[in-house]
Amino acid sequence: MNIYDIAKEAGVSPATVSRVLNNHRNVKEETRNKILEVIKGKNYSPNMVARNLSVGISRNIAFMVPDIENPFFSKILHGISDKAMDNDYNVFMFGTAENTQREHKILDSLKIEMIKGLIIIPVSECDQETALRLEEFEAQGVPVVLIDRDIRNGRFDGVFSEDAEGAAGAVECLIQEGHRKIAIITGPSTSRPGHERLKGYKKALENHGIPVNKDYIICGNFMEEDSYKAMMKLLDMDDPPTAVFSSNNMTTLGCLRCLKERRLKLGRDISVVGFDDIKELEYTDTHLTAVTRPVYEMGCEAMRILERRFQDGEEMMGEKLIIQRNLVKTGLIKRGSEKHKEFQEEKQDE
Amino acid sequence: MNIYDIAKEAGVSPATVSRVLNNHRNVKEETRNKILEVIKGKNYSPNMVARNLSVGISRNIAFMVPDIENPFFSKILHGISDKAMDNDYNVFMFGTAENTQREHKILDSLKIEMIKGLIIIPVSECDQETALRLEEFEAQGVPVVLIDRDIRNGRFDGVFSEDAEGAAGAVECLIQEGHRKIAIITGPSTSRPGHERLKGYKKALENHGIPVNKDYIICGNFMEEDSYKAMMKLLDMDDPPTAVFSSNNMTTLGCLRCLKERRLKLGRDISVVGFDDIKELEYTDTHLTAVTRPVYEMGCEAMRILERRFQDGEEMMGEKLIIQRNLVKTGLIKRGSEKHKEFQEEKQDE
DNA sequence: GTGAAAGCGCTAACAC
DNA sequence: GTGTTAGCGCTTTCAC
Repeated sequence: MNIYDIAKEAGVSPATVSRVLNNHRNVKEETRNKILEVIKGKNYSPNMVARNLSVGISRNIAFMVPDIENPFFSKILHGISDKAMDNDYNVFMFGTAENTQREHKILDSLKIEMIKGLIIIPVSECDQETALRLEEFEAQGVPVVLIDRDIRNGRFDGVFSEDAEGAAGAVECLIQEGHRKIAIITGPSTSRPGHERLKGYKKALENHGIPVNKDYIICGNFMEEDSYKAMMKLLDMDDPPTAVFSSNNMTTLGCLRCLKERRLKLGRDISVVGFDDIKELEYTDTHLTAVTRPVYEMGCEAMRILERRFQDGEEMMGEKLIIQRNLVKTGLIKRGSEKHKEFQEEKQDE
Repeated sequence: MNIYDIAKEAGVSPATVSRVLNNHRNVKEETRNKILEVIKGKNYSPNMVARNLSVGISRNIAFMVPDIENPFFSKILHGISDKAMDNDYNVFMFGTAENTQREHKILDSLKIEMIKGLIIIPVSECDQETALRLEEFEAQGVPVVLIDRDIRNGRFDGVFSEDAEGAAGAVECLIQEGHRKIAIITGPSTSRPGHERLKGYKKALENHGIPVNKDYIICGNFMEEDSYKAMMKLLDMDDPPTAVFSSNNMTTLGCLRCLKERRLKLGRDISVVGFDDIKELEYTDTHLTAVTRPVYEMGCEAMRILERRFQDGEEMMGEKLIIQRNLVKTGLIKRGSEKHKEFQEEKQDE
């Protein structure tokens, strides 16, 4: 069953059927109704592959994430998906497993004709291979939107968060509680969230005249295991910190595992504030204070930017006039893990 | 850049290029090398859309889940994705938000030419509309594989788990701990996991001569909110249960929220065993005992079944001879939440 | 072992 | 307003 069958049945040409299918003007109301009727009667639906071949573009969006199982990314996908469905786009999801090699492979296998746009959380900010491929996509007319992580020296659209501000807020909160010995478990410095959150950490300390202690800065690579080891190292120091700022949800889990093993109580023996909330903890006695952000909305926003780019592309053939880079605001939810017994006593004196 | 350009450059016909591209025999080694060389040199990659149109099928798989953010489903996606990538399939993901209407809409928008196979965790086991559509796909040569949830009276392939056995094991564990008053927060009876787990619960009680108390059976709909209310109701009973079996990860979270509010300690004031583990709890003092299963592998297995069906389809044109329905085994990880102070004292006497 | 040509289903100039 | 026709880029008989 194809467009010719419908045309024959309705006594018109395939072109007219096509016009009706694509809501073109210049079709007599009568003809249109007749055709619509036949379509309904025969339960016909046009072949999208043929359509894509003919017009040269599809309605598929590719979404690439470093870790499929990380709830943070699932939430973004949720936003993208919802927005995509509203506008009849389909979303391909690809997991890069935080591996640049794999990222390149996927990018290479992604034929430009297959997708209309690409939303990506790149593994690394300075990987030239990835950057090159993304530029290639844009050059071919497939817009790229970044989320959360950036591409250094790139001219890509993106949705990011106020990482530095968020981190600073978290550290500020610890300082307010009386902490002076505050450590940070960072993400890789090759990612925007990694270095920006570190910057925020330093900024907050500086603002309060607290010198930055290099030993208190340890890299957790945004991974649980590395963070676990980092936390171990911190605890074993001669002069251990009283508080730790953890750079993302994964590193926070690593901290928690370490604390659990050492039987240290959060918000009493040691303080931890994390970037990004961990939903499940709300159901437990682990009262994590965390920097929050509108994650679902970040996904929606990425789709919005992409669609705008689609329109621009139609209007003015390439030539990116404005780069759309949106920042979402962070919040801070205090739940108690920022506290510490050492400073609580002082407070009672007040 | 298309197949003609390559042909011209290599001094052959497009047909020969096509043969090389598709690894056909009957191409002189020499010609083949020449063509390969040109392809590499020009960095050509064939247009998949055109190819799909020509051969009539794509390498796209659709994956439909009730809840994009549920980690259980993310893990399945991870399995599917990995297996798909190994074999050059692309995966579309769609969230139905546990809503049959939305499920139908997505199914309808999924043109058969677009996808080669469909993996779905259907919202409901008895929704005729969905069943109809799935049968339609199969009739059109697009195989369907179910995961976790079944379609009543359907003849679909699928990967399920030993729900009844798993649930029975969990309840068994509670009984061993001394519990007699054991409640269950069920999933919807319109889903295989829902009714099978209930069946397992009953079975375990019967095995130990414990009468089934209807008041102890409350539906949580596999949703946190409903489960939270269910737990409230249980706790407010005149003769409340000492233990609760929770039918999935979401209902378990509902239980935990309720317990937290009531300031009841898990594994002391009340016992809870859940179906499906909750990873994040391992980092806390909430020592949940849970029924586990190889979730990632369930995703892989679904892809494996699908691929086998693709092969069958090529060999014998439709006619499903064997239905592939695989069951994965469940395990039980005891962490302490199955215990209860009332029975610990007895134990100490022993 | 290779080439010519028809066709997959749709769209969009261009003609009428 | 509507029809004719030439592609979109690839595959696949059928000849040679």
